[in-house]
Amino acid sequence: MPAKKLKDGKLSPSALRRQREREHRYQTILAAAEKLFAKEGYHKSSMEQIANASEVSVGAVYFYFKNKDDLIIQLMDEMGYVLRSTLGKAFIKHGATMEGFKQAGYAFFEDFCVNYPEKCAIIFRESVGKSTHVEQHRKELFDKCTGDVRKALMMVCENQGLTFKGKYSAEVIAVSIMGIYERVAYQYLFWQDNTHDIKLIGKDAVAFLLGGVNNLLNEAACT
Amino acid sequence: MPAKKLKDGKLSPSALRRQREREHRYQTILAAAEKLFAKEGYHKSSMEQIANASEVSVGAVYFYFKNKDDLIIQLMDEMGYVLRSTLGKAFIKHGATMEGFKQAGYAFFEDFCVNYPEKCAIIFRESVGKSTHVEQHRKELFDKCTGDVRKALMMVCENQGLTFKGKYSAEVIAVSIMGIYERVAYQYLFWQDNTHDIKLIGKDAVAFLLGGVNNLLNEAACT
Amino acid sequence: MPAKKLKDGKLSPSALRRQREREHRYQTILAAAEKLFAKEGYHKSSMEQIANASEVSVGAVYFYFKNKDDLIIQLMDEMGYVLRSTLGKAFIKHGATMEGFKQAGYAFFEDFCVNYPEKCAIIFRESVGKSTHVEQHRKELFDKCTGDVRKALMMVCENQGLTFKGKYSAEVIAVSIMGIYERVAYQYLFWQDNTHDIKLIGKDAVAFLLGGVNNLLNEAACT
Amino acid sequence: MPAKKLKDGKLSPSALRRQREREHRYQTILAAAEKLFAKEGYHKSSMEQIANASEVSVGAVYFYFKNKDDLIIQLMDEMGYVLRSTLGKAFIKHGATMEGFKQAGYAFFEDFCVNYPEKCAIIFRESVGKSTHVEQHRKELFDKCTGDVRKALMMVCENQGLTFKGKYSAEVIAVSIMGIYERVAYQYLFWQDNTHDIKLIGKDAVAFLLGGVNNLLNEAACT
DNA sequence: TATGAATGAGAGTTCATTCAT
DNA sequence: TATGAATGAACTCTCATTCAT
Repeated sequence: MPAKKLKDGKLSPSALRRQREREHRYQTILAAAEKLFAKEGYHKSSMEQIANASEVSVGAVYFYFKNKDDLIIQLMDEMGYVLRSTLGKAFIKHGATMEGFKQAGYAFFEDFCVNYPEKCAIIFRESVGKSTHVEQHRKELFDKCTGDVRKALMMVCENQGLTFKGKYSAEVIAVSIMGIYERVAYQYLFWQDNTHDIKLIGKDAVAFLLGGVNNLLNEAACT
Repeated sequence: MPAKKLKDGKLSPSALRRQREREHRYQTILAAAEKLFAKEGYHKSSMEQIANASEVSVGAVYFYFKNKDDLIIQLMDEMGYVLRSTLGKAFIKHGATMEGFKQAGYAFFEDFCVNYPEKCAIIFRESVGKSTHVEQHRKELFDKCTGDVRKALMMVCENQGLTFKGKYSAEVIAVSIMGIYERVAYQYLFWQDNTHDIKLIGKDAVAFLLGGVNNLLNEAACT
Repeated sequence: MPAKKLKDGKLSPSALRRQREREHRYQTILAAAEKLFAKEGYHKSSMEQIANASEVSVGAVYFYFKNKDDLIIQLMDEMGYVLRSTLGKAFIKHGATMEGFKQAGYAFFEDFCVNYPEKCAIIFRESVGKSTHVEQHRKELFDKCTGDVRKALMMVCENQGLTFKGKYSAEVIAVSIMGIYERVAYQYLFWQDNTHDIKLIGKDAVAFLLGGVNNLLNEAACT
Repeated sequence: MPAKKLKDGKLSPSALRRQREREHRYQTILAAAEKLFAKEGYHKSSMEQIANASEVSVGAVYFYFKNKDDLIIQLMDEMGYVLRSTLGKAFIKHGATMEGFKQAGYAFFEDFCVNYPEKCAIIFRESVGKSTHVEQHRKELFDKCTGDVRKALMMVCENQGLTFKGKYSAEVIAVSIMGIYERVAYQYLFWQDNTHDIKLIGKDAVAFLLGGVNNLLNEAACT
């Protein structure tokens, strides 16, 4: 996209407008796809339906996205960004302590799950077991998240002079926590639609995982 | 299948043989489907491929199974049976104590995951986000499993005079534990193929979840 | 297609009938495709049109042929067989002499072109410049034909104790003759529709190519 | 393109420059299309690819050319011009004699084929079996070429007092010669990539066609 | 003149499912 | 019971062409 520039290096007004419109279309299509995927499922949402829902032609969808895979991959990326920043902010806010860790957990249930149930559906349901390409992306996304959790854990431990028991412990904890997030969200969001009790449920889930963490530290510091 | 009976109420030898053969075919097809679904994925395995792999005709597959959905549903049922009895036995063996609970966890990683990686793939990957019907079955299967875990937990607690902190606690714990099982298996079986270290990993995961359980009991009994 | 056999090794009547029907369908589809390709052109004939013309479903076409490429490739093979045997017979009939060579030339124009104008269209027009796969097949077909011509030429020469002037001569002659056949057929069949004069035209073309042959022999033997 | 003129009837300097630029763009696009068609094939080259290769927008391509057909038609015209003048010059240079005819043949292989393999690909491969419109143009181009050959032949004969045997002879010879050119070029340029031996091959092909010509003259004049 | 986003008809291909034999 | 040919709807993706700016 080699947008023409004015002498002063800025984009011309019309170029700016076009760029804005393009970005807008892109987001519109993405949003429509998210909605459809979450509601009808990835395979049952055809490109034509997505085009109709975004009020553009099929060709336009293909102008903005390489193919259907690309659509869900972009959605995953976006979702990954939102999730990680949501949890990251909550963690940082409390100074990288065990309290921050706990708050990040609450943020997952009370903020992320509640505000972005469709993003949850994409990552925990619709992107599972699709093409190799999508699966690869999914792995990378989860790797980033478990990496985050792990790093956070290490920071907390370092600050408090704690160490993990086994060679895999930190990683296994991180993976387990992601598992808890995933399944609890899945259960109460998609299967029981218990959104109104999610706060209470989240509290328990977080208490559970904090207990788990302590159990794998050499010197348990209760919270 | 209204098998003809002899006067004494028993099946004739040939009828018996036919029944055996029928059962055998059924299992052959199911096994072929399991293998294919696990290896190539549900959507990329066509009924024709399944028929070829089982060395029967397409029509025969439809004789034994209502449709493709039914195939994965039967697989899920079978898998559910194996999983539940594997864990159940381990639990019972140790007299419904916390130790039994722990051993059941080990059984998941060291027995089930190692011996039935394809069943893991079916339930944790291939059955996700398919038709409403499959999803419904999946929910029921998970409900049974979390129910098991929950009941086991309650038994242990009752024996030891312990109670859970919150109204949802027992259920949330059960769901969380399933989440840990699921994601840890997924991570190390499908993504990292760390089958050789699964024992160590399982140990950590189980330690983690036991810690979590204790954290939600009113009087923690260490293990 | 492992057709069940009777004890005596023969196929059962019903199996035979099915095989016949299958062969018949195959030929029906192929014939419809040939007609359409010749009339409308390869790219303008859709698989649906071919299916309609053969009075079967689209799926049936794909049951008998791997894809659209395969359809034209089978057509080329068939055409190659007809062409080579038509010319081969004419040549052999006259005892592998220069006279036989001449008669083979006449056979091309008076027999092949007249009776199979559609096959001409396939090989000289519709199969040109398509996919790599088709092009590869086309090359092989032409190689076989030039090979035939060349071998025929060598036989005649050997019988008469003649040799070719240059290292490439025999091959270049063969290629040139194919070129003459091709373009003359194209010109008078597709562009001028001079089918009624094709006999006269063929006579001239053959006289032309025989003169050419003689010019590249070290001792010219007139015909 | 109604270029504004100055009072004295000449174009203004800036109009001249614009006209130059326009001509340049036109040629750039045409060259890019030729390259792409020859390399990837007509159908596999999209208008977008052509635009990218010429470093202009898709719209610009449509400004200079009516449609995709037009692109290949212009290419054919250009190619026809180059071919005819190349062969024509060689013929004229030797005073419209049989020697000139031979030299024209050499010019085809040693000059045209070697220097413009892409033009060969366009006319002998990529323009075959496309739309009716393109096919019509192709016929006209070949008609011009065979007309040239025929006229040249007639001139030579007239000069030497020779006559053709049959009513179609002159035309059939011309068509046959085009066939030889076409197929030999195709075989050794596209299929065997024998460009380094094309001189030798061309010599044989020309010797062949001269022999053919003589065979259809009432009094053969050897060369 | 030039741009490039947008269109939308149309293509090839797949595959779950059926049913006459 | 078993076969496997047949169906046809549905899907993804391409691309020549247009047109507002």
